[in-house]
Amino acid sequence: MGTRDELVESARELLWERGYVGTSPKAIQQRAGAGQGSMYHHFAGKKDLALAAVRRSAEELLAAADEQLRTPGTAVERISAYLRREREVLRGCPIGRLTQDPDVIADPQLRAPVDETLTRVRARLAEVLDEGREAGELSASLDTAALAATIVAVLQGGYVLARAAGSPEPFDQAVSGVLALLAAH
Amino acid sequence: MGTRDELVESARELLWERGYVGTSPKAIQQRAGAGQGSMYHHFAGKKDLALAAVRRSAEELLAAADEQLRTPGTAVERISAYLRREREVLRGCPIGRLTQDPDVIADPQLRAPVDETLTRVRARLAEVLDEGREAGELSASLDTAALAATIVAVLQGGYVLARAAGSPEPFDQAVSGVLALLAAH
DNA sequence: GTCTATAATGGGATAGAC
DNA sequence: GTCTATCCCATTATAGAC
Repeated sequence: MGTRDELVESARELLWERGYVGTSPKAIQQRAGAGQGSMYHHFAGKKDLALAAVRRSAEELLAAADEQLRTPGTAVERISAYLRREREVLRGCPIGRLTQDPDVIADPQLRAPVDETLTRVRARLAEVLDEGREAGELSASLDTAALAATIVAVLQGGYVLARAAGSPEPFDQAVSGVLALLAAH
Repeated sequence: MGTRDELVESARELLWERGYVGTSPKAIQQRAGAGQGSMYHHFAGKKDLALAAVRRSAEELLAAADEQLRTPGTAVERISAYLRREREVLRGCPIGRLTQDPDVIADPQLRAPVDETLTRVRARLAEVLDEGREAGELSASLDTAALAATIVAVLQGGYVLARAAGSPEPFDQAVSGVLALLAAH
């Protein structure tokens, strides 16, 4: 494991915990056990390192989503598996949280991987819903793209409620609520 | 309009745009057209001023929610009015966004008004859903507390998706999706 | 590749004059 | 009540030695 990789991992953790604005190069270096010179050798600066970290987290998120969604079962079962998989709810979403970071949203390069990731998750969910619709499991009149957005929003918003409450409970409630509505189709 | 009020308004705007970590006392003073001395006369420091700003935003949010939810109509109509009211979607939620701020979440005093606000919105929505259930409009088997969490999560998550995409579209989709599910009850 | 030194700027607050 | 001066530390780098 090279120093470069340790810097990226360190940046990933800090971006998750504190966001882009709240994370300093110095803090990243200290957590990685690397010095200034090392960081500026491997990366052009804070933004460059953050970009590498965000891309890595995005890959991980998409791989994890795909893992739940490709399991056997009905569409609703697969979506339920995705929503109910074990999550560190109080830590929130490493990608979604960046959405609240003014410097990320203001910079097209930093926003791009965030946008792409959430867009792809929605597209993947819409595929699963389409399959369920074609199998006659879901009503033919459903707008699957809209419903996919709803499901991802429930996740992202569930994190918000849980962090506000200091408890995973509202997250679990939000998930239960949408699954109950879905099941009735 | 006193200087104190202008400082609070300035802090409200900056907290909304940039969060707590991303907002400096100096920036607040400049936007308010006030000096250092003025701010430290009226408030004990950054946290104290932020607390005043957050409390004010919380009141406003609760009043706005109540306005939509107390209109005449069925439960689903009132919830639809709430979800579909005009919003500055790309700015996100002034309260929900604080949930991503490590210094807010780490400080019980700062987190309290955020928690209380979102909890009260959920409670208010649950009341409306209960009324709909008693009126026979909604299935008696629905868990209204869970569904209330779902609805608030769709809002909060919708903001996340919209900011990522740089467009209100996914927010509107998420809202449409949950309303379509609700309408089928 | 990594280190230390240096630097310009900003963050967050206190002190005391007016 | 508000102003300016001052303080100490953090941020985000660059330079050049090793």
